[in-house]
Amino acid sequence: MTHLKNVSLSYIAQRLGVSKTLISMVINGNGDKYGISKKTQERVLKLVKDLDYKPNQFARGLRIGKSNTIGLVVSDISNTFYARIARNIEDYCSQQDYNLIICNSDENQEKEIRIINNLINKQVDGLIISSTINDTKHLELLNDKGIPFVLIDRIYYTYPCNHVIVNNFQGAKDATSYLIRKGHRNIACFTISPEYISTQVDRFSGYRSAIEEHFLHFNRKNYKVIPRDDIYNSIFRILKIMKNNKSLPTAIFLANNQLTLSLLKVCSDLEINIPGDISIVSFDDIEVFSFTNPSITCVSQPIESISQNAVKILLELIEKKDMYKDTLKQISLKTSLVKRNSVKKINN
Amino acid sequence: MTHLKNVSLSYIAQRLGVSKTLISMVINGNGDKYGISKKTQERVLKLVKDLDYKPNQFARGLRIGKSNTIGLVVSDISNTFYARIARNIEDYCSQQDYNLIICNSDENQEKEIRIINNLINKQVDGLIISSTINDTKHLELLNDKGIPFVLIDRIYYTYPCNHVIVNNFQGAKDATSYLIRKGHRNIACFTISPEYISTQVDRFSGYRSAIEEHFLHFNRKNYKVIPRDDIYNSIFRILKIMKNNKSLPTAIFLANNQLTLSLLKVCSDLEINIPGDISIVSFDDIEVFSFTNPSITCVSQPIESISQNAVKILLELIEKKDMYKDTLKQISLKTSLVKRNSVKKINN
DNA sequence: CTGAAAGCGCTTACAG
DNA sequence: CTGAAAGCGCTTACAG
Repeated sequence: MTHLKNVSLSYIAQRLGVSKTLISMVINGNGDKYGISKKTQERVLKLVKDLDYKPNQFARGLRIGKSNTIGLVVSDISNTFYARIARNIEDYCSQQDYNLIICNSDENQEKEIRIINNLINKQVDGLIISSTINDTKHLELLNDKGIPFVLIDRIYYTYPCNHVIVNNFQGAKDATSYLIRKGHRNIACFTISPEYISTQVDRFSGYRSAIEEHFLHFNRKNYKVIPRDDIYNSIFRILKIMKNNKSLPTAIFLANNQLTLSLLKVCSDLEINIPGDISIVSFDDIEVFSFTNPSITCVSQPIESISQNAVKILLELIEKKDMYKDTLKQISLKTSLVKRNSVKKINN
Repeated sequence: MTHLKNVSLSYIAQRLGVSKTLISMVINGNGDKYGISKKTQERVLKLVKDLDYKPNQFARGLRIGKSNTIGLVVSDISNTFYARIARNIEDYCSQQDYNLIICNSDENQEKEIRIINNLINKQVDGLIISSTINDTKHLELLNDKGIPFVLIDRIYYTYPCNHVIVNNFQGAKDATSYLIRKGHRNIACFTISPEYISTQVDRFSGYRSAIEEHFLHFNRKNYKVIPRDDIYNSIFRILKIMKNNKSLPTAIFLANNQLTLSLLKVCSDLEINIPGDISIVSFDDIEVFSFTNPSITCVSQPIESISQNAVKILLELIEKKDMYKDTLKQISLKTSLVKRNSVKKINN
């Protein structure tokens, strides 16, 4: 079977002996609006279906300035958390007939700038961004150009934008309070670099707030920022020293799932038993946390809700630009503590 | 700062007092070819840079019929294996100035058809597909339309296409042979539904080939196809019965990483010790397999190479269509066995 | 109820 | 060395 090339509006118009205008109106569902007769509409729709005609998206885009495509910028789509976010965002987008272009910044600021420029150039209708950049010039530029965007996961305190995040402060506070209720008094907190990312900042604050609210001493030596590009070795060194000094905390709050994964291995390699020697609570509920031994108590983020809200806000911005441009949409979702087997009760 | 809207070719041409033709030639790097004077070229390039001008991709696409976008169709981007594949494909694409639209089929045949049609409609230049469909009509259609595509991971024996896969047969055979060398004689094999997917078919064949080559008895009761939508419960039931009957095999070869993850949990819940009671080797080396307890011996796929080859072949197809259309590009990559701690040596 | 025409912003023969 | 003009395939005022 040879493909009938160039099935275009003109071709259909010619076959039916009507104008391109009419075809276009009918296809776009405006037949009634323009009072095209039922009979004509049916004829058009039938041929369109028979030929499996789809309007050329370039031509349409050029004419109406819309691509029905949005861009997603994250640090690394192969990271479990973002993989699930991307998956859910794609679902909601495709339900609304939008496509998704996914890009990875690798926590590299220059790369993220390039990516965003490229996406703009591709005429995406809007962006969902989990930004790794330390300032907000790129976002100001987006605003200047009138390109809708929604931040997810990470925000800027000094430059309010539309965003969907979770209450990282409260989530971390809940996790730490839980450890305290279980009798722990010497609790460490590990976050991941770069230090300025809002999630890590807020989770540390939540941790600290729980510590202080319970009148415990905040020991600066118990707070570690683990470099992202050398997680295992860094944690290994830290725990080894602590173990040798017999200064291991009784519990650790880990502000990121990658930290927890590596910590599990370090503990296994250093023969530190979880939760026997040390209890842990992690941020993020990734699938494997229920498969590990022990299973991991953690702060779960509502990934479906983050994704759904982000898409919803973005599409509203895209489709009703004027109405929304002055009202900021900011959503902060609740986390929940998932109790598993990585925390031991201590009697003081 | 207000955005200078409509920076177009005409605008630049007007500012410089030359024609759009000339600007277009220079921008596309054909200045020398058409003998535009160095001086003029410099003036053009400078203004283009100052204005940060980028050609409208709709207009360009409409004119030259190319989108510099490719589509990736997989069952689920949040599955670790595909997340890494997607990540790598995106890397190679962006290096070549292509964008990637990612879609999830959910192992749903109708959905995959819709996705592919949608992608074609978006004028993607080509497709990389890990197909869940049980026949090849959708691929024949692609060929009819002259749309380049490359299959990854899964193939069709009856309809040869360009593809990049791993040698699943040999990988499974290596894994099983390793278990046999470690003294195992009663080895089960679990695959995941749907049964017709080539990876599962080949891995089972490899398993069986190893069994038979070593003159062991192939026990049909040891071969289980686990339904994808109920992995944990299915494995739970199977192992529970085997345990109660005291008919547990001494080892299991798992043809898919999701199976292994669930099996780990089942064994923990049924108090079956790995590798004490049962040894396991899994297909796929996912990150957590080195973090679990015990760490998992597995067949590792060269994900970077799969991704890189798929992109390379596809872009060659796209950019030199005629030259390649008659030669099939089929690549089968080697797997490697990663030995960890989930296999016990048995003395017979 | 329907159509002719303009125009979105490019690229590319063609002409000089 | 450079430009005028056609045309990619749509949508949408405008006119009747």
